[in-house]
Amino acid sequence: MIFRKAYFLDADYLIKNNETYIRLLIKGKTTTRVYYRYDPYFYVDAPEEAKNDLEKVHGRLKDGKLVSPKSIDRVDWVLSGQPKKLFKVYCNAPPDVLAIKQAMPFPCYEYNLSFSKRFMFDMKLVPFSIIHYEREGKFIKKIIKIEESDKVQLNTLAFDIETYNPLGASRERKDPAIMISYAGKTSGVLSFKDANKEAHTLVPDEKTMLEKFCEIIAQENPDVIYGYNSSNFDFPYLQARAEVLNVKLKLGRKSALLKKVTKGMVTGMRVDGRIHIDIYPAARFFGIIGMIKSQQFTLEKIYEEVIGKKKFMVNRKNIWEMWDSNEIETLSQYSLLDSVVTKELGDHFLPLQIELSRVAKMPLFDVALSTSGQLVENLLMYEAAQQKMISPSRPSDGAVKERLANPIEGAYVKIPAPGIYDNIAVMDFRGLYPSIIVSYNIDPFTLTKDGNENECFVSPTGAKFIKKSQGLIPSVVNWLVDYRVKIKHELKKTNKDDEKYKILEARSNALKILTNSIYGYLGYARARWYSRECAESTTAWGRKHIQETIASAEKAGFEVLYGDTDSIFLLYKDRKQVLAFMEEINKSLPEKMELELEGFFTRGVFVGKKGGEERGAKKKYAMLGEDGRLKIRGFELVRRDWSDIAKNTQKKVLEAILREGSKEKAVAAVREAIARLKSGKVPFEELVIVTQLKKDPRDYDLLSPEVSAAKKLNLQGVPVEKGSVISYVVGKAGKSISDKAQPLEFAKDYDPDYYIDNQLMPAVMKILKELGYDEYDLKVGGKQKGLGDFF
DNA sequence: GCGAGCAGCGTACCT
DNA sequence: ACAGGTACGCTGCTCGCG
Repeated sequence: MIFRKAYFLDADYLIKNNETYIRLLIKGKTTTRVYYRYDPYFYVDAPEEAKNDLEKVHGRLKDGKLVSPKSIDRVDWVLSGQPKKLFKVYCNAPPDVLAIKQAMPFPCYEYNLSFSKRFMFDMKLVPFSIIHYEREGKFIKKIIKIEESDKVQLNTLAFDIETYNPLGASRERKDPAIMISYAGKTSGVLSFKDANKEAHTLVPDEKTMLEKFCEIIAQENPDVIYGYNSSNFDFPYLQARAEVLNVKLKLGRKSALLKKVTKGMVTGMRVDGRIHIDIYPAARFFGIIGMIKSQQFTLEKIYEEVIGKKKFMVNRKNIWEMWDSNEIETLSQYSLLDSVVTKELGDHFLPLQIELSRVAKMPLFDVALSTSGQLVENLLMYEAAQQKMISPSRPSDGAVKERLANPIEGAYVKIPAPGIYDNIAVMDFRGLYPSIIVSYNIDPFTLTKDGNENECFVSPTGAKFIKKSQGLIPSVVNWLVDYRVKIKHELKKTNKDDEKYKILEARSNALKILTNSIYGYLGYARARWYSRECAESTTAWGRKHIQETIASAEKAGFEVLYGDTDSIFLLYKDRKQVLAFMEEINKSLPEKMELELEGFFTRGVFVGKKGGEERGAKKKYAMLGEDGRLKIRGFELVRRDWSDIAKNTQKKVLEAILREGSKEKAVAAVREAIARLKSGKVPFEELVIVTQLKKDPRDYDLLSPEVSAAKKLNLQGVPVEKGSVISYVVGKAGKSISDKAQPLEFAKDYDPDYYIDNQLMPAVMKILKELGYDEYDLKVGGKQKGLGDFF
């Protein structure tokens, strides 16, 4: 008997001789695979006497084969918050589970759970923990213990392929892959045309190129393979080429197996014995949760934003031309750079992805393909299993539709009075929704209909939540929050150069991502733990707290300017009063809730809505912080679908008012912009309006300017599809603005009147109105009537 | 026949 | 394919006016 220990990386399963084995990917001295006998199962809610019937149930597999349970146990478990005796129905193989479930005449549970997850949950096998085991050949005889660990070192390699594309898009059965680059411990480029570059290796033909690439992968032996859109492009393309050329594409550790997996809307590619991370969906994920601001998810844009360096660009359309005209040096350089950049990005994201994997108890490969909803769900299912609770089933399509049709009332936003203000204090509730969920024990199964009011938290909607016995969701949120506090404490004691610092920082971020996703998950139509009452109660308590705090502030003599969801903006004279007020509020709040100071601002601008000036616009303000930094929200200046000339002038106006208190400078900036526009000499870069098409251009009923510009692009042979970002300039020719909208590439002139009346003036007038100006003053003459000095 | 007014679509933003 | 709340430009329609 041999005793071993290794880091656990990933799990899937294998059926051999009609027995099911969990196949673990582990990393000790080397990365390898071991097998463990384990049977899949699901739960059935049936009376004791039904046992014999259950044993005889036959399910039909897709191939027609009949299957029946392997064995059946009676277990004590918790179903919908109530203790319950259930049958645990073991099956011979994972595919049997669904087949047998479908033939069961009783309610079934947890049949829709991947077998490897089931195993991980049962064993408390968390990714990157250390597994100690007894080994017999390739098999785990016994798992001795599983130990948490902070460490794990993964070898990473990025790759990128170039394909011949004389028709625009390459046809995988016809057009060859012409180049493959990689960046791991070593880096290089393979091609069957030579380039005078050190990193460039000449091979005789495409077939040899593929073989050589497999050799390099075997040599480098990476644990993690990165690509950019590699699940949808590079891997499938290489696979098709290998098939056409009759080459074995062995990129895996032991085999050539490349398996397509679908997770929700995204597809991934599982590479045998390695962890393939496609950076594209990963970047999308970071975009959705707000860690990445970029709206375009090209490798270049993401690299620029995340790493902060510009990447040298070649127009992708020209790859085949470069190939044909033998500009192989440039092409080779470009290809290598893509791999190097992909590796840099991958290594940048990896620590956070590893920590998400640890925190959500989900293998790294799956994390890289997951949405935050899936991470939350996985964590909840893991915890449910530990607490012997049945996880709720996924909603039916009908239920999802029903949920979508009935949205949940959200947050409260106070209407601000337009104006320019001095001395603004901003405070907000730290983690409002998570703290409400914990404070009021909000969970689908602490929810009760007939609870005594003294034993329940009663939400403003009337929903009642039992006080004692903490619900699963509050317990998970509590754990996430407390754990993060602990990590932050440790971070303070750790040296920034220490490798541990990076890990802790990433873990803190992972915990934050999960914590902030829980409320959204409760209201997510496809969630197993969706609960209208819970989500509604959470926001209702949120509205109650913010409104009560606003009322208290007013009672304490403050003028409350504005508030949105969890924040309060108030005018102050003495900071001490602000701090005292906050202390008072915090004393009255439940323990887990806290109002904290965001900062003091010396001056702020709030503007009126487009039509009515008296009512202020929500979600739109600009303030000058004490640190000299501007906090600008919602203004045209932060929106990409406005031209730079309008945005820059608006910024000048705001800065003149906030920093210098000079309305003259503000007006001068506007007059200058008008003059420049009238001169006709403003370059197109300042006039471009950028808008994304969220649908295919053909699917619009209405012809908006961006759709019109997109169609003009299409006519010129430039492909435009769903998700394309359109840059256009409003020209002189045409009646409607859509007529006038010209793609930036084809813009010949611009319409000064449009830019003055529809871009510049709307952006600045709302602000200047607060200073007493009207449009006539700016466009025609100087201000005649005495305004007096505002400041 | 024409302009004003308005609803609805669509995008991007805020928390 | 984590939530809802909000502003606002533009199109294309209705409606009143003459």
